[in-house]
Amino acid sequence: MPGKTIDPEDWLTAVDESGFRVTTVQETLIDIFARSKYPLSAEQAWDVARQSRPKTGRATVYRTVEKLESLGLIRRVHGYQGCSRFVPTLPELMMLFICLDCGRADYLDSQPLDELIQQSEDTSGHHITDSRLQLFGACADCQQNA
Amino acid sequence: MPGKTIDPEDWLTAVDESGFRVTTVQETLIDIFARSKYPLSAEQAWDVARQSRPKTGRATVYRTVEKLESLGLIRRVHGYQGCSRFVPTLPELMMLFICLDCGRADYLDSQPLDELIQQSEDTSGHHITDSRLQLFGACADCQQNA
DNA sequence: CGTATAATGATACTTGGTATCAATTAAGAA
DNA sequence: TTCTTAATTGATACCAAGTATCATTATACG
Repeated sequence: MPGKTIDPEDWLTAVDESGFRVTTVQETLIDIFARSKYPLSAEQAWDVARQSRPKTGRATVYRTVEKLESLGLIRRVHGYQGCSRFVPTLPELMMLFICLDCGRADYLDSQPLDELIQQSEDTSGHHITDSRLQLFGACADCQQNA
Repeated sequence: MPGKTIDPEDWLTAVDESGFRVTTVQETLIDIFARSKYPLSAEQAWDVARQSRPKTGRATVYRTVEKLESLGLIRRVHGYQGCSRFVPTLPELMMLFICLDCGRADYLDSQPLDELIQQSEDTSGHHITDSRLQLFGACADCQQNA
């Protein structure tokens, strides 16, 4: 697995620079998402948050998740235990791989994907503004331990 | 747009061959999905179904959609007005394009995607068993009419 | 420090989807 | 064709994820 780093400080900076107030709930949730190796739902994040911050409200977690998603800091995982789980977005554009055994998220270089999209654009005549590629399977570790 | 054909008869055959009974509700719903150029939710399909078959039950529609999906006849569209809309699955493995203006679904050749996935598999060490690529943007028609 | 206001938490509510179960209907046997 | 029986259906109640409301709290900034 590549060791891409996700720094919660950067996220707080991003929130701040977007004109939002930086609050303790947000710090808590940012930390939770940045640390997790697995996709988390808002509900799961709420559970984790209340361990260190018991009075955290449910609606607040949903609002914060929405905000983090709209800022592009986390992104939704589609088709792994529903479509309501989120993983951190890495700075570079990368494709998402999810292991169906252990649930771990990995990020793969997307440059070939960009080329493929360019190609599809040319042959189809459509103007492609957004794409979503997810790969599923068994990660290298899980294959060994199988 | 390529003129791939979707024949409701084939779907009924598929349902039959899977050991399920072929019923009028299923015929109705298969027809609705096969004809629609746009992704439909179960709720929308229910609305359409009741126009020709007023007593159609809600739960039945949800059950049928689930069945059609599990048979691979329709597939879920992720990220276009939620994740609860479905489009017909074409026989060949194709990538899905959705126009964000008109909602129309188009299918693009996926062969280059297969190669890309093969490549990712080799470099990452993960065993990839499933993939989901969706493209979004403005279709050729909508670009002209803009 | 004080103030204006964004963010929060508790709660009620909405909506998409599921479980239940008696009534119906398809498919094969007689 | 009719009969039998088991899958399917429709009505209803139910559940859970997510949203709206609003009084309270806490942040940024003067």
